[in-house]
Amino acid sequence: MSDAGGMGRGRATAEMVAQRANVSRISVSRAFNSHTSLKPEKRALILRIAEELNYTPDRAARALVSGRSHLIGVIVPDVCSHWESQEVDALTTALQNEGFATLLFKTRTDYSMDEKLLAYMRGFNPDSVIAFVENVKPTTLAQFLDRAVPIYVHYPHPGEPEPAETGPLHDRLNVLQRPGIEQAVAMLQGYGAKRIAYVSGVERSQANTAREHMLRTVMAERGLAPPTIAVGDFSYDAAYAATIDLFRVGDGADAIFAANDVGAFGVLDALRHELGLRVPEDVQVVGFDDIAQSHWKSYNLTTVKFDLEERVRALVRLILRRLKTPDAPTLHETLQTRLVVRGTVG
Amino acid sequence: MSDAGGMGRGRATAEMVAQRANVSRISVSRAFNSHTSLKPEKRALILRIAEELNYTPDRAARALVSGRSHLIGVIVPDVCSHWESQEVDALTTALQNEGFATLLFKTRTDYSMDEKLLAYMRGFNPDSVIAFVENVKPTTLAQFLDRAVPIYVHYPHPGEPEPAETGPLHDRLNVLQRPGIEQAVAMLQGYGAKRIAYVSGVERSQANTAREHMLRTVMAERGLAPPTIAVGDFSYDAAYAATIDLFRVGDGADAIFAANDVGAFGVLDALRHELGLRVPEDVQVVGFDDIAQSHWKSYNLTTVKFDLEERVRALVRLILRRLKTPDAPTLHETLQTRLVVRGTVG
DNA sequence: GTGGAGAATGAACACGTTTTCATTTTTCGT
DNA sequence: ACGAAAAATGAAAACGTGTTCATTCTCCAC
Repeated sequence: MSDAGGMGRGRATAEMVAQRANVSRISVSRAFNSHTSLKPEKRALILRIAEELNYTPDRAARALVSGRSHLIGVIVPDVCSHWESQEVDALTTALQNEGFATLLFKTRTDYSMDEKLLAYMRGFNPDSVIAFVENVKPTTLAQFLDRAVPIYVHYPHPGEPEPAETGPLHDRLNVLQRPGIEQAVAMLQGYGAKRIAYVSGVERSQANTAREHMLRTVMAERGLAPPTIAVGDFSYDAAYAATIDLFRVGDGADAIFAANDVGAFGVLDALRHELGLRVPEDVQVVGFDDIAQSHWKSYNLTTVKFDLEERVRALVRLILRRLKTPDAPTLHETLQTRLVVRGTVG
Repeated sequence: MSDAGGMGRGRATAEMVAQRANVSRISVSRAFNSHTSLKPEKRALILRIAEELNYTPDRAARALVSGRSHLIGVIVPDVCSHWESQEVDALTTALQNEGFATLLFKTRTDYSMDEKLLAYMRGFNPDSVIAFVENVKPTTLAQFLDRAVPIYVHYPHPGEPEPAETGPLHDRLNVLQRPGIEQAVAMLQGYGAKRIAYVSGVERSQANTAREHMLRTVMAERGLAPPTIAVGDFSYDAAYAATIDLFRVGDGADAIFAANDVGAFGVLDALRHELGLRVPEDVQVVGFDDIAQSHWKSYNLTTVKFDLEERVRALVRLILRRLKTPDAPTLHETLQTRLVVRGTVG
């Protein structure tokens, strides 16, 4: 009753813009979806008035009719974990530049909740989903998503051998971790390391097993005895405790490979502040990821680097391509790793 | 042409559920919006069939008609910055539990882009907005948001004196930083500190000026000379460089107050690894925030703690209340700070 | 058994777009 | 200048839901 004409209340609608420009509402729509034909001067006029009225097409309405929400669901266990936060950060930037928005969801380590979370998330109609979560089969994800929503299970630390995925997604992002690990092992061995230990991540996670497997392979190729395994869970605290165990209860080591950089920080602090050992003189340490904190002077960590920016760009490229042409042929992209040498080896 | 009946393709609609349950589509709607009357057995039937068909109400359609998207826009400069990431993490969890989702946007330090970003974000119809961004007046924000969308400018490190906000938001979250700072200064003084320096954050930011002002006030009250100011920008690298400057070019100090914990890490590393000073013997250091990394052994930082969880809970409470009852009276909530003592003073 | 109150239910409309189709206007070749 | 092709434009339908209003049904008091 009060929303009759062009009242100031509420946001501007295409109808109001049309009215002020003496055109039909349809022309306004066309002015924003540039693919159809529209007289240039008329488009300019419409856009000017739209600007004036602070009008933008309502995305809810647009989503309703077009089936595209321009929302990308992102599932993360912990945003505040260093690695994930940097990935979410880069992802959000990239998506934002392409006209999409990041819809963020958190899952606790309680993986049993994931199905409920997925159903919940589905309600928001994301165009695609990127899951940083382990232990969730793509088929399980697919079961909860309708239409042909591409789902990208984004193993935090992917690597060979590839998991046998049979989900709706066939595009794949391969990260070859062999190069970086080979360089690292060669360097450690060059400096005289003989007994190399591995402080693991979450034990049965895809990320951890892939890395451990590759490390074992490379070490065997170079004639080294299999690594001693100290069990962690990707966290600082667990790595700290595991390292102490390794030396107090176990046989120690002269080099330690941590499953990720944060874990490596725990290893370093345990060695220096709890065990009284020197790095790299007594024990050498190598991490995984090359997060921003790794160059901080207190750690100054030698680590196997994943080019995060490049990786996120590739991921976004895959998603958008699949979204634009759902039936395009499957694409595989391959990224490299390499060793970044700092102060914890030598 | 192919989407005629209840094809498997596409997601289930209320109409399909209604058809299978021999009721009208409206009853299905009622079954989900529980406030209206509906025969219990019928509701049970509908919900069962909905479950069976994997149906949930389309949020785009629902948003279109109800005007509520259940999306909360969150603007952050950098997700991967420790403090922000922990806040976003807690925020997402809290919102998720209340049936909302976090819509994440990133702004670079290029503040001139913010208006464009806001217009962009507005297109997604967030029900409310939380901005971690400095230097954006609430009125500027309000100008871009229609309806009565409550906007919460979430100063990273708020404190007295309060900014004179005249925006649409009158609810307010006060963080009293005086208690924590008083405890910190008292302790430093107790251990003999006389010349206290302050390594700042971004200079003209609300966060930084508020903290500096309070520190200055408390120090004056206790008869200390005004703090030497070393200019940083909340980052590790800037604090690192500022500290070196402070000692190489300036007169040094016997205690350093950093504007945030990450900055304090830079201070510590500069002192120990570049200047060869011992902490806390030669110089004492205090930070701000108490982020998760502050207890790591290499830093083991004494710091002024904000109870992040409690704060986010309060914030979400305010938002939801305002959303539910837009005309409810203004509410002020007050939170405390306190000193967490670790190894960098004494 | 009848009237009426209250609950239960259904029909029509609204929300703000995009899209398809038909119609009108412009442009161009001859 | 005429016809046809192409471009520009508008009307109507659709997307899936919530809401208002009118209608039907149920149950109880008299």
